[in-house]
Order: sequence, then C-alpha cells, then structure tokens
Amino acid sequence: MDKGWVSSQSLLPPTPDNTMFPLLGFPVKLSRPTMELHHDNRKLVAEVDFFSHTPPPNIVKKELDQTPLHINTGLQLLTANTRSDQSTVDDGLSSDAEDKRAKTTELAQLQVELQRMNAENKKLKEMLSHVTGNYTALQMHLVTLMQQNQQRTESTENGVAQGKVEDKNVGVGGGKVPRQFLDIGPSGTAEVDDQVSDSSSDERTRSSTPQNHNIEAGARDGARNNNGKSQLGREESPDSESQGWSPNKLQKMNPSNPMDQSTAEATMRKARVSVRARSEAPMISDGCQWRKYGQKMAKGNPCPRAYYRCTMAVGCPVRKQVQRCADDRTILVTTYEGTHNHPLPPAAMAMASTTAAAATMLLSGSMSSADGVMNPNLLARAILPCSTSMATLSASAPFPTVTLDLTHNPNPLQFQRPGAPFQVPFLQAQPQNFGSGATPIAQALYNQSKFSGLQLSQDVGSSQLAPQAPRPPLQPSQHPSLADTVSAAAWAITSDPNFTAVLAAAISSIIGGAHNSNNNNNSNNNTSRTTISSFSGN
DNA sequence: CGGGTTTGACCGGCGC
DNA sequence: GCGCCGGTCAAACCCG
Repeated sequence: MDKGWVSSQSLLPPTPDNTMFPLLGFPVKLSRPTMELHHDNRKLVAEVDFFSHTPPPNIVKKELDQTPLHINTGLQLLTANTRSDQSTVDDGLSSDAEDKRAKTTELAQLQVELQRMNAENKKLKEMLSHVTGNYTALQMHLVTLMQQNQQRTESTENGVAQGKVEDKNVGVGGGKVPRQFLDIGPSGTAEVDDQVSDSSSDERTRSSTPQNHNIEAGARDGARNNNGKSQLGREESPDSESQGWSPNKLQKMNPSNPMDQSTAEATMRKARVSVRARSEAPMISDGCQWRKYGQKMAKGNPCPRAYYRCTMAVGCPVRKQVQRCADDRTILVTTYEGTHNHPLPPAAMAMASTTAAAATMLLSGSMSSADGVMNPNLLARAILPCSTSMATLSASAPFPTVTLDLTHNPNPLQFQRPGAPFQVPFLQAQPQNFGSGATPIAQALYNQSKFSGLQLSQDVGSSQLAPQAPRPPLQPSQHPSLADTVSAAAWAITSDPNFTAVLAAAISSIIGGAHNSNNNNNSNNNTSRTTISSFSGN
C-alpha cells in the first residue's frame, strides 16, 4: 500500500473544507493540492484548489482574479502518474527507489508551491484588510463631512431647514414630534454631552476641553468610583460614559459650542440601528463583547429589555438593548447605539459597517432638501431598493432609528440562492466595492437567507417593535445564525448600488469642504474616533 | 477572587 | 406637581 504513494494530504493541515479565515471574512476552501498518482490500480487524487473560495467582496475577487484559483503546479504529475502506471504493470521492484525519489522531489516542489500560495494568500488578506480599513475610514469621514456641511447649512439658514424637515416628517410619518436630532441647535450642537449639558445642568461638571473627545480618556468604571452614584461618576468622567447614549443627554445641546468632530459623533449616536432577527438565543452574536448592566420591563412588552454595553475597550460608549418582540417572541430586537472607540474584530466589522451605513443614511435622509443628499424615500430605497414597500418613516420617536428586519423571506433578486454561496448577487451588488467593510458578510450570506426587509422608523417604542409587515411563522429551518443575519444586513446596506450612489453624491456635494479634519483614512480603520459603528456581537 | 449578572433604586424627561 | 417611563447605577449575588 505504501508503495508508490505520496501522501499529498500530509502537505496540508487538517482543515475542514470550508474554513473561515477571520481576516478574510469569507470561507476559504482548503482543498488538497491536485496530485494524481496511480499505483497498484489505485488512484490518489488531490487537487490544488487552494484558493477555491466562496464569493468574497468584489474587491477581493478582483485581487483573486489575478491569482488563478486553480494553480498549475507544473509538476507534470500526469507524466509521473504514467510512470507510476507503468510501474504497476512492471513488478515495481526495480523502479521503486526511483519512484520514491521522484515523488519526494515532487513533494518538495509541492511544498514550495504551497508556501508560495500561502504567502500570496497572506498578502491578499492584508490587502483586503487594508481596503476594508480605507472603506471604513472613508465612510466615517463622509459622516463627519456631512455633519459639518449640515452645520454650515443650518447656521446660514437657521430654522429654515428644520422647518422643512418637520414638514417632511409630518408628511411621511404623520407624527407631531419633529425628529429630535434635528432639534439640535443651529450650530450643530450636536456637541457631545460632556460639553453640552453644562449650561443646562449643574449636576455635571466638565474637565474636558471642547476637543477633549479622547476616546481613550479615562476608564469609565474607574471614574465612576463610588457611592456618589452617577453624578459623581459622570463628574469625573468626560469620556465616553458622559457621551452615553441617553437621548436625554443629547437634548441638552449647547448651541454655542463650535462644531467639531464630536458633533458628528453625537449626532450619529442619536441614530439607532435596530436589528430584528429570529433567534432562540438571548442575544445575537455580533462580534463584540458585552456586559449587561441593566434590565427593565418595557411598557407594552411582556418581555424584559436588557441593556448591554460594549466591554471590548475601556470606555467604549456603545450600548445595545435586547428585547424580544411582543408580537412574536421568536424575534429578537437588538438596538445599537454609539460609536466604538476601539478596533473591531472582523466579525464585528459587519455590524459596525451596518450601523455606520444605516445611521449615515438615516441622518443623511434627515438633512434638509437643500443638502441635496438624500430624502427619506431615497433613503429607504437606498437601503433596501427591493423592499421599499417595507420601508417606513415615522416621526414619533425621540431619535431616529433604522430597523433592519431580518425576519422575512429573502429577497428573490438578491438572495435567490439560499442554499448556495451568494456569489452572483454579491459580486454584482458591489460594483464599487463599497461592501468591503463588511467582509464577513460573505460568510453570512453563505449561511443565511433571511434578510428581506428593512424598516426606517423613528418610533422606537412602537414602530420598531411592532410588525410592519406580515411575518411568516417561525420555521426552524429559517433560523440562521444571528451573526450571519446581522452581517447580511450590513451587506444589504453597504453593497447596495444605491448606497454607493448616495455616498458618491454625498461626497461630491461635500467635497468642497473636505479638507479634512481627521485624516483617518489610514489602514487602521476601526480606530477612528469618528467611527460610528456600533454593532457587535458576539 | 475576579468578572459578569441580577435587581431594586435612582434620575431625568415628558405628559397630564 | 405628580406619576409614568426609559435609562442607568451599583450593591448583592452568582459562577468558573
């Protein structure tokens, strides 16, 4: 049995057919190098299909296209095999040593080839990571610019824009309450609370400078030392804690504060992204680490609402609420808010991208028409062009919320291959590589097909939780991994051509003032202070 | 023992 | 002013 065999399998580590490389964000099929040997009427076939993979984001495909998926080892294995075959005809004893030497040589060559491929693979991963970083940085920068632009507009038109928006809100949602985040003062007020609440509240004193938005400043838990309850803690904590997600704090905007980067952050912080997904688990997995800090019974829902905060980094202001839908308890509603102040793992990037994209779009849509960036309808369509009927806008909530409804059947156009890799739709949907920030999504799409609807709502209390479209009864087979589901949502947003178009439009409309504040467009993507992401999961 | 969870109390906003 | 409600805190508790 050993005679004439070369164990090509020993060349590779024992990996499953589809291995998820965190950095790549999509499953890579690690197949055996193609090597066909015959001996004693037995045949060993191993393929050099090392780079076979499920569809990655477009950008990845582009890179991979330069590297043939099927690598020609140039080992002329067939010839060798022929010899091997011949040896099977002969007694095999005389050529056995030669065969072994030949196979050994081939083995060495294969190993070299594999090393080369590994190097290339590594390089590709690095490139992907770089591109992802650039994407995220660009996205965050865009948000900052948009907010700055909005601030400029408001400072000149003061009140006019708000009036328009209110009218728009009334028209769309019929609510009587204007979108809160537009209530921020004409100067953009969206100053973060550590500067904002001073004038309106004596209970907090600030030690930070207006620019002191240092995300790394002080550990909130450390600052919150003690008995003095929250007041004392906040007093000494100008950091993220004070930037907390409480909408109440955000209402205390100081119009006199200059607009700066924190403006965008604060504004974004007010925008929540809610994800509805079916899950038996108590919490979805979004790539981040969370610590539960509270639980409350919310009105109108027999299921308690759990409050979590991100613990991946000290002082990370990101919070999330998890609550089961009152109407369908199999549906888990996770609402994210805040901006991570730390790098995110690949798995969390998907959610981060989702939040950033959704929040960006939501906020863009909230801008006055004068900005020409987006309107609610465009927003809705951009986020989910094929499900516009499910996109609704409400103005009855204190802060804008984007709801990603992942509980419906897959969109027939984009998710028509529930059981197969989402190669076609994925590649087609990302002509501009805007989805590179959500690389793990490929894996998500590979595994799930639940995404189908997205709701835009500002009514957290009702619209968000109440079903806005018929929901199919729970089917066990339709329970994707929530991480996947969320990733799919991220993909849905970031990969949408309309989103890219909107993004491009926004960039062009703002580019004039894009001189830039924080050049975050380096490869160190997730660390940007303007990062708006907020999802994570676990 | 350290870290996470539970849970009752506290706080501020909002509507009446 | 009062009560309701959402959000947060932090001591007590639990767990590995």
